[in-house]
Amino acid sequence: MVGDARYHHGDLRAALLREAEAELAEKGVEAFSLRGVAKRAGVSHAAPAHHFRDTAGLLTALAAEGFGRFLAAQEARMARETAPRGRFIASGLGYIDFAVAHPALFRLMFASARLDWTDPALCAAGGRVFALLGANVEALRGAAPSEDEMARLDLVSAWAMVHGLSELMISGRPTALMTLNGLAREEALREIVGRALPPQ
Amino acid sequence: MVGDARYHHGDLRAALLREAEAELAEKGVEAFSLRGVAKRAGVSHAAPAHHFRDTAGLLTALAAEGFGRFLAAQEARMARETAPRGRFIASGLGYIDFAVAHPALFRLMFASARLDWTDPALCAAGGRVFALLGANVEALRGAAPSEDEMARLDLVSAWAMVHGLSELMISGRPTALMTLNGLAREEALREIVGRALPPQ
DNA sequence: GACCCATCTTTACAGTGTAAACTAGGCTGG
DNA sequence: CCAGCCTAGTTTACACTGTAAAGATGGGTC
Repeated sequence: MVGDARYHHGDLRAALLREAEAELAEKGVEAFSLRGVAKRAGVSHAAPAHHFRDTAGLLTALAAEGFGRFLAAQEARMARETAPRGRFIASGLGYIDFAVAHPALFRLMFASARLDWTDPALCAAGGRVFALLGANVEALRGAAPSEDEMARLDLVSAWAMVHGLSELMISGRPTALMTLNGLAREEALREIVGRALPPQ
Repeated sequence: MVGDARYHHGDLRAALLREAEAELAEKGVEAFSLRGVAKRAGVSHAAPAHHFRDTAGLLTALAAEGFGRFLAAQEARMARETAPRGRFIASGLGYIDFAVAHPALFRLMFASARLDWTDPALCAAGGRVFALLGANVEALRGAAPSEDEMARLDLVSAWAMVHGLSELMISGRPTALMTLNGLAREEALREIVGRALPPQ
């Protein structure tokens, strides 16, 4: 049965994750409240503890799930491209897409001290994203970052550029970029991200 | 008289700022506690309210002061260079210097929702940093970002790269860079930041 | 049909930020 | 010189937070 007002919620875990993301988006990481999440889900404030040990546990699970969607956003962009360079840049645009669409979640994933990085799920999800980055570098450069010094430089360079763009756009900083309308902004971002890659 | 245990603290405002930075560095933005700061300063938990309206006020003042030192870190690096390109890159290295030296403060300044950006001091301090960036772009490109489209692109590009590097290094992410020892890291950073600039 | 146990609630406690009332004491005006 | 004011601090109070422990509920299994 999928009734709504039962004692046993049915799938409280999923519901809590959903509400946690809403709470996060609304209040930000710093004002995130576990009790607030419980209230949203219409459940007692101690209920979350049963599914996630504590606030860190909930946020960690949320971040892990976030990394999955983060990866998907990059792959979605990449699917439309074939050449290594085009695919690399596309993944960067997907990276930025996600950050702009889910700023608070993005910040949680990359800049929060409340995550438990010993958690296997989070670690694995994060690792998959990093692996994609490595694969993209290798496809472009012809050498794996783990082996080649220049490839390592490319990896850091591309990552930093895309991450920096995301971070700045989230904080509403580069007014120059924000004010551009859709297509022009896309073109500007392509140009900028391209700079971080080795020349064609 | 500069005695220590008086009722009137002498310069509680400065002391609170000092202790607030310590608290921030130790606990991070998310676990920052106003009462903790008061305790560090050896003063009642409500004392800070008299100098800074509330937590946001204290953090805002701290960030404003931080932006001053942030600017100084960039100028210190620039002083050793003469050519526009060298000076631009140097400012970027100063940017990174500061972020690595004061990670929590840096995060507060750029990614905290607890700052009051209507505060004149904060606004002015932030503006001065932004002005330096603009001046560096103009010196290199020969056109002001406010006028020229390409200069605007350069500004965003350079800023994003340097900011992304800072953010990634703070979160201990690019192991590749962190493991390099002093001079090699410096060289790698120069190379990467250079990519974000228009070609020589 | 009785029991067990995962799931949720209640209750309790220490800690947080902020507001209001209270007090100490340096400074100024007469 | 001293009365009083007003700034700088304290005390008290309240609503809220996260977490722990104990109590209730009801679905599933023997």
